Amino acid sequence: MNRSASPTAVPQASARERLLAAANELFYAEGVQTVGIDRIIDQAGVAKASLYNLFGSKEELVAAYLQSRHDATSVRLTAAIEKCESPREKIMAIFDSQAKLFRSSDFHGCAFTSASAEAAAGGRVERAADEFRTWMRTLFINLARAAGAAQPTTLGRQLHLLYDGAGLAARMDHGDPSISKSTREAVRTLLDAAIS
Amino acid sequence: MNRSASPTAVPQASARERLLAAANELFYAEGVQTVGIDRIIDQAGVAKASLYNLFGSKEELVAAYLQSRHDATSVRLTAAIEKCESPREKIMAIFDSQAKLFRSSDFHGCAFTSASAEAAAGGRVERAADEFRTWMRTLFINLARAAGAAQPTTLGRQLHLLYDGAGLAARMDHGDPSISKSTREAVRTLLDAAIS
DNA sequence: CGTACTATAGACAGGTCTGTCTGAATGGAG
DNA sequence: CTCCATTCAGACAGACCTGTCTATAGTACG
Repeated sequence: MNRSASPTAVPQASARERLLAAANELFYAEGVQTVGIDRIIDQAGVAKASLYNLFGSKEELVAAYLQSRHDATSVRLTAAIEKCESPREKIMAIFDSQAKLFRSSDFHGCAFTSASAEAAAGGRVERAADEFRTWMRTLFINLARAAGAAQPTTLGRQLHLLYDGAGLAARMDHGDPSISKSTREAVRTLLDAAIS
Repeated sequence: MNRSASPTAVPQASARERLLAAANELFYAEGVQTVGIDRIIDQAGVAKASLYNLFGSKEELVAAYLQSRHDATSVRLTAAIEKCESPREKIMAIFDSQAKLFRSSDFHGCAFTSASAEAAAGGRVERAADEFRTWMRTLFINLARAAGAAQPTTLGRQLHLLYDGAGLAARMDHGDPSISKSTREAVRTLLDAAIS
């Protein structure tokens, strides 16, 4: 029973991680509703019973998949921010990191937005999306305050609006390169106007 | 055969319109993948055979639903624009009309964005979304040019980014009223910066 | 009146989905 | 070696989906 009472032997890193990797690839590329359990376990090389022993239901697997994306995005943006000195450069680094994502071949928009469009309201998917969006907005508002904005919540919200719009347009307009360029210029204009 | 050859008697306006009305309500509120054919015909009070005689498949019904939303949005925005004199006021009127949508109780985000997240790539849904987005972007670019922007395509794209971001945030953040306010101020800032 | 045409309700087929269960194989601990 | 826990492959149940078909009822028109 006490699964966590084996401190030394760590032979796992197998079933759960392979399932999450398969979920991350298939759910993100084709949608959580479209991709069935069978394709997940097929790609992961894991038995169906193991999946239900580890996660309990498909919804739990979807929630874990979204949590892993939340963590990965947090790590990626934190690393991008740490390289910069000024708050203004940190803000630009976030949009540069996003623009770099757009150029990757397996970009399919914001995972939380897509999953939320497919899932029922009030479930774990909606909660995961709320947490991610709150984290992003808080990040923008804190950077806006550090940059010396007169109204940091307004500027933070505006930056979040541009971030959302750019991600959505990059998905819907098939990666038009003008999106990143226009976004970058709009961010600069808003920063210049908001910081005295 | 010649269905259009009955000029006087107009008892129709029935099956097809009721199906489209039911599709517009259910597909938009709950998603095109979640809502099944049975619920559509149930709400419309139409037999299943009639639906397949009129539309041929569910995908065709979804395409007709999206086309009807495209038309309705076009009519709504055109009416809002016509009341204004200057191009700048017309642009603001578009965002005011969007903000008014956010306050309605049955707002659930952009129908094309949501449907596109659920549907397979390369189908009729994606084409309908492409057409709608091209129409919106052209509208913004033309207004930016009329407003005297030095780079109308860039300003038009930026306005579209804000429009997308606002619609997405309004859906994901449960209608936070700060969205409309921040969007409006950002639009003004971008207009001031782009128009000499 | 008779004759097409169309709409209706609902059964039905064929497929897919989630989640459970069975039985065999595996692999480390005592 | 023996035991026990986990994993595997896959069958299975129950539900839901799209799309077709049958049989019946209503209706415009010659």
